[in-house]
Amino acid sequence: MTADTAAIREPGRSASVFVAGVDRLARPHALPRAPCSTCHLRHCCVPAGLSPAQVEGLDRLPFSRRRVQLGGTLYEPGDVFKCLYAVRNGMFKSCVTLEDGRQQVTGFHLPGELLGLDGVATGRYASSATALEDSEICAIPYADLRTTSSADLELQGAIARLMSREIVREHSLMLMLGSMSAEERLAAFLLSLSTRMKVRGFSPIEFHLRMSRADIGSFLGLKLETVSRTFTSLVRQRLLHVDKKHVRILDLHLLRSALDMRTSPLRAAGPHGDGRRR
Amino acid sequence: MTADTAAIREPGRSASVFVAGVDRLARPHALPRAPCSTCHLRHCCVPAGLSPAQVEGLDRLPFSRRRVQLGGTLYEPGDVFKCLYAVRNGMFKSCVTLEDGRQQVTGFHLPGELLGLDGVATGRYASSATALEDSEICAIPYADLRTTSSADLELQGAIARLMSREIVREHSLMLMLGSMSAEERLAAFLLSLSTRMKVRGFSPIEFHLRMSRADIGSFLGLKLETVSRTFTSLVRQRLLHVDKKHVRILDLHLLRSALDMRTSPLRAAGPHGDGRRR
DNA sequence: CGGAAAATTGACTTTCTTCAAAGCTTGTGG
DNA sequence: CCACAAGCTTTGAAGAAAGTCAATTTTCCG
Repeated sequence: MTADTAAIREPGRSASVFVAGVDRLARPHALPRAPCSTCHLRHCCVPAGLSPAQVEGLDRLPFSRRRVQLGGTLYEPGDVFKCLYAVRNGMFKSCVTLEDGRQQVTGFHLPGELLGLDGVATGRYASSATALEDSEICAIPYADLRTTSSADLELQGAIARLMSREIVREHSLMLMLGSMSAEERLAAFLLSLSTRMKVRGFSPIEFHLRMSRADIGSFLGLKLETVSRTFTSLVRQRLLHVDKKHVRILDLHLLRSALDMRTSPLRAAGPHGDGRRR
Repeated sequence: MTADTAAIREPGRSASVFVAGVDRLARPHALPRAPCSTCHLRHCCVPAGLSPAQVEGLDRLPFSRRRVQLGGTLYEPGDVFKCLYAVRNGMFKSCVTLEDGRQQVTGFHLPGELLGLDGVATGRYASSATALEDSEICAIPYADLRTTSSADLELQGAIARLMSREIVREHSLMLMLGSMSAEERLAAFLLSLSTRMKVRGFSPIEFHLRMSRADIGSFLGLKLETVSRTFTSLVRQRLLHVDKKHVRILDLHLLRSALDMRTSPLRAAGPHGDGRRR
């Protein structure tokens, strides 16, 4: 079974009729191969930090490139885990679901970022990955990745580092969810986006938010109304320009400082206030 | 450099004088080796799910066993990453810290659970690990683990699964922090402990909480007063007995249902309420 | 026993959510 | 091209949940 048969679902089709791995025989969205060694994302994707020889090893992996249209999913919770997915362009969100139907967005994914690591644990994905706009991905068959890396200690190490980085990332999300006010959360979210956009060669101070306010709220542990209000509050503080989904950060430095000392601008050097909000 | 020189800090000693890896030449807390193959925790620790042959491979690793007293740390943020630590007995907490001093407990660790995976990403730990009682750990030198596993595809896979499991675990914590009320969070916390205690052969309905209310609060994204109030609320609902740090769950099933339908007992089958709280 | 730390409880405040209404966007079809 | 419906987004007012501050009580340990 190769990556070519992995299910990529399209919006509007009933999810329940799918069984991962048996759909998409025709694979109308397949695109020509794009080797890692010449990919414009190689500095911020899986190959980052690897030697040219190792990247050539990656090139030999039978991974495939595909289009996914807005609303389409790469996988859903419970699907058999076969591939890791690297975003080539566009944007995705990851969601986890509780038995009772509660959902939470656990991340937004820019080009070069890796999706599906949660499937390694049990052999089935624990979350879903949904395209927030028409996108392209590389599907990397995990079995093949393992085979290739078994011969290469460095590559093994790189994969381990990728997983560990995901753990660290989630640590900081927990910190955000557990100890920040609404305003701090939104600021942290925008700053994180800003940094990641910059790394990818986009403007760090101006970008389109592909996701809805509800998605942002779910990610930040807030209601969509609160997200909306917090946006207008940041705009009133002259930290942002917001026009619908388009955001411009007026002062990155100031926004960053909104993370430390909130509300009143005078408490930066307070000796013993620990800065915690709720 | 072997695991024997890894720093384990003791409470009361100044953290700043330590440099990871150069302390503890005398290693007064070293204990005799305890091979995985005969360890009573092998069903719920690193060796879980491995074949006898692979466990023998683990036995050959130069890992060391040590005591850590209450308040001692295995590592602190920024320490050079050398070892993974498996809890042998006792209990630990993990904390992450923000630049401004904000802290958050990211997990509590029971015997058989693994600590330090966040160090793989950058070669330095991103969090701290502190003993909540006098404990014992196995220190597994990561470099040696890599060497051993490079020859063994199965063992490699097992390690990857451990890391992925951590990612999944953190997903569910995010869900908790992002979408649960105080009562649900505390119930989820106790149920998680209950399950993990049971796996380890302890009573699933009765246990000592080694951590303070403040630690629980930090972990759950609540203030310690709220934790205290929520405990008394659960006691009044006859779901728990709480005597100081000793907790007895009166009805596991009922407590579990406190996660779905809260507050008013009548909303279990509501057709379109999505169940979200805050 | 005594003092320090941890936990509980109460009163009050703040923040965020909930509910509701209205304004914008976007896309579709006459 | 315009009208209109559907889906987001914004905004307001009221309510609920958790935080803050403060006073006590309990526990822990030397």
